[in-house]
Amino acid sequence: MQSQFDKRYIFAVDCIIFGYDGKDLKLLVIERGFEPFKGKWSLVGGFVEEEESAETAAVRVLKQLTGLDGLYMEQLHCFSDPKRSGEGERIISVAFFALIDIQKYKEQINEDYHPAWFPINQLPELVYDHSKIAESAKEKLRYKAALHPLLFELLPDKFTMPQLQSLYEAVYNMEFDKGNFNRKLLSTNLLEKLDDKDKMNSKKGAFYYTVNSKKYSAGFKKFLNFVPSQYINE
Amino acid sequence: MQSQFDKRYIFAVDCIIFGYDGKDLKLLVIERGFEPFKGKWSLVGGFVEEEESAETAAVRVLKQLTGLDGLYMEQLHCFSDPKRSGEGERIISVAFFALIDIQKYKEQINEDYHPAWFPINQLPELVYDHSKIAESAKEKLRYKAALHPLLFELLPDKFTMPQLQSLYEAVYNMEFDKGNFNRKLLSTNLLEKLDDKDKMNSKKGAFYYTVNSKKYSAGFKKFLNFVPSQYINE
DNA sequence: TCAAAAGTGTTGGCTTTACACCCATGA
DNA sequence: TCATGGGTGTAAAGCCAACACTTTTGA
Repeated sequence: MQSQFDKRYIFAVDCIIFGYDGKDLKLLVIERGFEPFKGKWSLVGGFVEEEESAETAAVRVLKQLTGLDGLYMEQLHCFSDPKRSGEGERIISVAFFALIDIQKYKEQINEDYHPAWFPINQLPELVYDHSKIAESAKEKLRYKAALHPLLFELLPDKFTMPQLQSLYEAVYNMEFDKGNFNRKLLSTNLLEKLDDKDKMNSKKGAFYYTVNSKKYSAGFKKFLNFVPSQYINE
Repeated sequence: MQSQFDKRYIFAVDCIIFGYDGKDLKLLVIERGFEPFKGKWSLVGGFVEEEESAETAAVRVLKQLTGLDGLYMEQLHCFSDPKRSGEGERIISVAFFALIDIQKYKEQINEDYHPAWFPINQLPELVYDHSKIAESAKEKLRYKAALHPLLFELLPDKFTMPQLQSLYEAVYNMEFDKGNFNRKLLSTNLLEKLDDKDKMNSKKGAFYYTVNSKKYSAGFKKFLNFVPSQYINE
């Protein structure tokens, strides 16, 4: 079964990198610096080396672009339609999505790749099937974040409840009642209230919170039923 | 970036085939007929051909073994650790899980593969990383079935509520209250009550139900919160 | 003192859970 | 007629959406 006659294929990874700037949920894309489709927008990607798993390759690719590691990252799907890379040689690709705090990212950016953030509802045309991949990443993010405490990864270490609420509102494109939002989030016991306030966005100021990382991993699996089911789509 | 120098790899699919016999949730494995590990238990798998996507290959492999198509099937994960296939050449594999009604399957079985059903809690040792793959398939099934009307796929077209309940109890390894179970399932409006009864399993007999397939696809995305969150694991 | 945003309290309605009860029937 | 499993009823507890209310503070 396994023999010298089996076909071999190029194997790549693509990263769907979500970021939040305090207002919009955005996706990081790059301008391709090589043919085919030089100058077109594309997801960040790269080939898997011989001694790498797809996961390792995705981490490497992300680090090259953003300078960051230790990011939240998750395998999304393997895209393997033989025609997906157009006329060129077939490329099988595993897509990963990553969540990063845009502020942190800004200091590390590797400009060689000509990266740009686009709001997820105003993405430019992307090469190959990357638009489709981005679309399914958006769905997956909504689905997963409804059930697990994921979106914290898009915020700075310290954040306020109104900030967190805005983020959820951006992701789900709907409004939440602040009272119920606060109660629901605090009832998870994943958040720790800090002593200082953010006074930038209001006169009264909003207390900062941080994720209690011990409880975070324990609670990750139990963060269900946050968003009403009709907003989930997978 | 894409060039003649890029590495190429063998690309395969593995199928995690779940079945239910009325009592236990089971997994279909085959006895390997070739070296290495001839005679050992293995998931059903095969290589991806040049003109195939992983999905197409998985359908083909499944059809070869079971004679069935049109089964519920879903991509699980891409396993690509360079060491996963042991000493042999590296094999990248996309795992799929499939749900089939064991009774239907019986008529179609292709004995060439030496297939066997094992209860999911008493799996034999499997080759390579197949035990790990099976484990993650079990988790995924529990997770997904808690949120979507999936398990019907494991039953005959006509089934009774007690049968359905037994299936859920087998999958989640817990007991459900029959009153609440009935109400919850019926409230989805996905089921249609038939006029005849199954008198095999009780004196009174239990009415048969069938999935209303129109409502099924519409309701698939909204079948949330079926199982309490602590039983979900992903 | 007022506007604006943060944060708390309250209530009515809905869902869920637990469990009691009734039903149909073969032996 | 009785044991067995199918099926229904129901009350208490818990949860949640909606929205009114209080707090804080810069201007």
